[in-house]
Amino acid sequence: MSAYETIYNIVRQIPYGQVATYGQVADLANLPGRARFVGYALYRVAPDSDIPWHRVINAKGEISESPVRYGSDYLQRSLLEAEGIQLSPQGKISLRKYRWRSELKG
DNA sequence: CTAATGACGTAGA
DNA sequence: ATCTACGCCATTA
Repeated sequence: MSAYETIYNIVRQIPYGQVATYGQVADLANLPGRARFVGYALYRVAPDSDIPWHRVINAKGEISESPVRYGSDYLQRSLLEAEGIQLSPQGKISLRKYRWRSELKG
């Protein structure tokens, strides 16, 4: 059981039409303050994986763009819009509305 | 074992 | 809101 598998487990729990921040996923994965691990874990995940990686965004409500993704960041935005999530012209997401409220945390 | 990497978060200005 | 700087520590070569 790698630490990443725990993160993947959390990401799979994100319901349709909602998003979670890296910090939130890290917290749910019992890894407080290890938000970087979440991002690094998703980096290992393949775009065609069964993990809803596109529902994970940063605390600013934006999609993390990085050259290592080779455009998968654009794909993420498309997937989010496909789920009914509205993005601001700047690519921001209203965490106030779409943030996944964990059942475990209350 | 060491060195480098990394889709982030928080605090201060 | 924007920018700068530091911390976090598993994973990989």
